[in-house]
Amino acid sequence: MLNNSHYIDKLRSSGLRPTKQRIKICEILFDNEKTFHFTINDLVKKISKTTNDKISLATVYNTVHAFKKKGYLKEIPINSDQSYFDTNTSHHHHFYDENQKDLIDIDDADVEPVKINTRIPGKKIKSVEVLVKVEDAE
Amino acid sequence: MLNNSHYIDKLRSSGLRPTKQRIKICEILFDNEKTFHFTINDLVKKISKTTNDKISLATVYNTVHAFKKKGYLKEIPINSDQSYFDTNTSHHHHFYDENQKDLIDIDDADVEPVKINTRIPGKKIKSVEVLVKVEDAE
DNA sequence: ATTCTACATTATAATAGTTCTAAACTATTG
DNA sequence: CAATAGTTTAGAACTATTATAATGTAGAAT
Ligand SMILES: [Mn+2]
Ligand SMILES: [Mn+2]
Ligand SMILES: [Zn+2]
Ligand SMILES: [Zn+2]
Repeated sequence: MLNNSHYIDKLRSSGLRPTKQRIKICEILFDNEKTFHFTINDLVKKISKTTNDKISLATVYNTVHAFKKKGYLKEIPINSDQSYFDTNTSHHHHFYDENQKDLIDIDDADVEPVKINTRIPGKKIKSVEVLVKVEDAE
Repeated sequence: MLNNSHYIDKLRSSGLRPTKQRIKICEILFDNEKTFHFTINDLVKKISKTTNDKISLATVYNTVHAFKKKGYLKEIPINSDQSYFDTNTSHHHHFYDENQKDLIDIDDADVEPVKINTRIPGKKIKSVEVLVKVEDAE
């Protein structure tokens, strides 16, 4: 509610009108020390915890998709019933904890460059992402 | 219909009764030179093309899940509305063609061992999978 | 071979995440 | 301020998947 001008500028310069719903979602997603992963359902819960003004589910979906399109969020391909989103938009990798069903970032610097000795003719590489599935060591 | 004994044995030794539905699905999935990727919907279409006996959708789901549980299929984590399955159960990686929305195998031998210089205490690595997103080079 | 039983199939309903609709609302422009 | 294009909203619709519960069947027991 206080230092919103940053988000207002960011939204406006992206061609998105700075509505109070979008600003609120910006605050929840981007006013954090650390980046994090979330589902739409997680976000809906956070919204209802931090404000009395309800934001409709359709708006939450619309906003997340708009932010993804603008490159402020990434969608993470984890085999699951729900989509996972990531506020870390830098190129990085993931651990997936199969017990906790939790995503954990792996910094790009912590993965040695992945060498792939095969190509597809007529196609260029857009990204190379590593998913490390982990489980309890017991 | 001809050389089913192989599948009958395979199913029986897995503790799965060799029903005609399961044998049919084995034929469609495993009587191929090459492995392939498919959705439930793809499989349903193949079934209706190759037989007059209908197999209910619930049975297709049940069978695919049973086969996955037994390790005869892998589920591939691609961000999509539907689950993708893979008849290639060896450890391997994938290209994902974002234009064709198509998965292409990368043999494990074609990827240099991926070195990850970070760990999660109390967790052990279950798998390391590389997803290479590609697009038209133009 | 007949009977028995646990397992499997089926049609259908239910569920859940997501998208669509169309009416009401609002930020921005003129 | 008035006009307009973009946005929000409640709720319906959609779609992949799972659950239900009745019927069918493979394999075992008799
Ligand atoms: Mn699923
Ligand atoms: Mn999706
Ligand atoms: Zn991440
Ligand atoms: Zn594959």
